[in-house]
Amino acid sequence: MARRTPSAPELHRRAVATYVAAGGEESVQRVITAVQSLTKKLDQWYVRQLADLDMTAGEWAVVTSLAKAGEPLTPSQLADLTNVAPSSMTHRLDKLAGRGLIERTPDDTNRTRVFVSLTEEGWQLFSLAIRGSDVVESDVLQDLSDRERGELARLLEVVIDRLDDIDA
Amino acid sequence: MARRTPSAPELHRRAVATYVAAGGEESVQRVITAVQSLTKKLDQWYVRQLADLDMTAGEWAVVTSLAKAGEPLTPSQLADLTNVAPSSMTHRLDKLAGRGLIERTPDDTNRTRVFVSLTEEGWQLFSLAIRGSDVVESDVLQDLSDRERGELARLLEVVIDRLDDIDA
DNA sequence: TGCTAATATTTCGACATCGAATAGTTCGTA
DNA sequence: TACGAACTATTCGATGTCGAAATATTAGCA
Repeated sequence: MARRTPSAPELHRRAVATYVAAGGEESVQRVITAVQSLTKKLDQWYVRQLADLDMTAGEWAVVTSLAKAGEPLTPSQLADLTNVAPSSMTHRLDKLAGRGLIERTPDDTNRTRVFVSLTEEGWQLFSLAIRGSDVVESDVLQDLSDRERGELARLLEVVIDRLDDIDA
Repeated sequence: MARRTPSAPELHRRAVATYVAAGGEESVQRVITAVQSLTKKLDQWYVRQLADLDMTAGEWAVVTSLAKAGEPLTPSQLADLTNVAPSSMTHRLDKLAGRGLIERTPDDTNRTRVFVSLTEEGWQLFSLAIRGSDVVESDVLQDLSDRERGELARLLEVVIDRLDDIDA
């Protein structure tokens, strides 16, 4: 190996420095870069953990979207929510239905539409996986006090409140 | 359409509630879920912006990794940094090299290895894109004061400092 | 009613990604 | 030196994803 892979904090510092040098604003880049470093690590862990359940991240995204919605969703809505082309969703749903995790039911009021919902087995898999990932996520935040976690959540939620206004 | 797509804040609230109901801890889920909502939106914007430059997110990841490293990297290192299989990197590099954005040079001290570096054109594209994305990112943080941005960055950096210890 | 535009899902061909296998090189050590 | 284990990049076949086209249905309106 050429050189040991740099640590996450070191990569973060370099990234911020590089973006600032290229014309980015420091207060912005510190936050955005940190969010992305964190997500990247989380994604790696999720992929590994989901492999144990024989699932891809994309399939998991479908399951969580249905769980969060609390009601049936159409393939188009699922494609939107999971950032994927509608045509890709068809195949994903075929696969998930084949495993018995979701089911498709026709919408009687609009016959172009199909409703997708979690089966009992799908729900079981969902809560199993959540309890597993909560362990890792708690570890990630272990160095933050309760007050700090609250403050971190609050600041992020301020940002989120703006999100929809921007891409209009 | 069935029902209007819910707003980002609304989706966030539902997500936290669902995860907590499934056995997750609230202080954890508020933070983790918020980070992921934010990343998802950012990714959508990046994909759109990169499309203008005729690039995919994966190709952009290669360019930024090289820019941040500040020195040539091997295909394996790039695969690690961008969360992709080494075999996929071969094709990506072929494409980027075809466009003149990167170049491969053999390592004379170890003939199994190849060094990849940004060309002048690659650097130009990098700083062009950074200045573009910084605009959107600033918009995202517009509701936060300087002090709040600093605090947000600090808290995230505390989390990042722990990251490497966890997946050991 | 009848016609056009819009919506929703699926099919299709092209391309990106994956894991396994391949080929070549270096390192450790007997 | 000689041999085997470890490493590096690539090729290969299978699968997932994409955008465009096809199919079917609904909505708007003259």
